[in-house]
Amino acid sequence: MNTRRRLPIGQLLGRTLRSFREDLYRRAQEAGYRDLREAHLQVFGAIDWTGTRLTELAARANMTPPSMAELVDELQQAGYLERRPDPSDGRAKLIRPTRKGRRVLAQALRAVEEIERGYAEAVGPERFDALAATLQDLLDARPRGFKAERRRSTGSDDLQA
Amino acid sequence: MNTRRRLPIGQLLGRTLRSFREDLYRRAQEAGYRDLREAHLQVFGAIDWTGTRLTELAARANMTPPSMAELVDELQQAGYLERRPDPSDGRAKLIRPTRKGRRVLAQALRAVEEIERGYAEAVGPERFDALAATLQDLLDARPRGFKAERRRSTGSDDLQA
DNA sequence: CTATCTGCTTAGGTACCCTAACGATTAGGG
DNA sequence: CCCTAATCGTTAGGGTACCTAAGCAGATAG
Repeated sequence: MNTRRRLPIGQLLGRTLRSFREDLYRRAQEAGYRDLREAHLQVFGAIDWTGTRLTELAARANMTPPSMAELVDELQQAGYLERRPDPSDGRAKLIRPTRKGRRVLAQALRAVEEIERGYAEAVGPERFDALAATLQDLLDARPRGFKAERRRSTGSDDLQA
Repeated sequence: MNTRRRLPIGQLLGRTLRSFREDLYRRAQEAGYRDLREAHLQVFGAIDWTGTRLTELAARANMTPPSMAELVDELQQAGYLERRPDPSDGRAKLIRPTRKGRRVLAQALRAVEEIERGYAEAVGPERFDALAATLQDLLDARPRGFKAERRRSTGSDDLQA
């Protein structure tokens, strides 16, 4: 059908991901959250409404605890998050969204939905669902294919629900 | 079919892309190219066998000319590339792979094919082809959906053919 | 109660990419 | 032709988003 050759998989993934992140970030900016950087959105993508430990946040966002801690520090200082002792473990702290943070969280989740809906409209819902399902299966199959294991875990991802 | 909830699109794209890049980079390392960094692979993904201008390289790899120039500088010093005046334009220089660079180029193209074949085996060739086609269509549809246009162009991608 | 493990933090990088500004060449119009 | 404007490449100077290494404080297990 397509006489035009398609880009290699790396380009396709990279450009789509960048487009997604820019879109999401742009919405945050337009919503008035000018003090948020792109990396901060990952925190909102990983956190629970009731609070989440730093280690857990880092794992969900695929990054190291110190890296996540820096993002949390900034969001705390900007009034989006608060740290409070975890009652079930004296070492741990629960990182919870403040009222301001919950507003961002709600808007971010809605924004992701909107973007995904836009994709579904662009190529058709079935094809978009198939895209997501195939990517998920690729990731699930990956450990067997070849493991990198060069680092504990490397990578940065985006807003999850 | 899948009772497990799928990850949001950003995570799916991000993790898959990272996995792809790590895989490609690991192969380069194992092939003995220890002086190559991950970013260098983009150059080989953008260059033509007969030589390509810096501006063109930068555009194909979705980056600014100074950024690409730095990568080219390093690859030139490592003996993978050479710069020679472009006969058709006194300002421009053609960046060409040396014999050593052509070996890397060939291996890199083969590696990408292998990786893509691995994906096709993991989820089935039809689903993999559909994945690529859908991503391509999403990118083609994007300019209308919403343009970012915040920068000239931002982003980093991977090996193309 | 000591040994180890886990959660978090501090300190100090590293990889990768950007903008701004400039000299050199080419292209286009009067 | 000449003069302006655009283009190719480069230099200089960031800046973001991550990382590793090391350590303390609280928890867990023999």
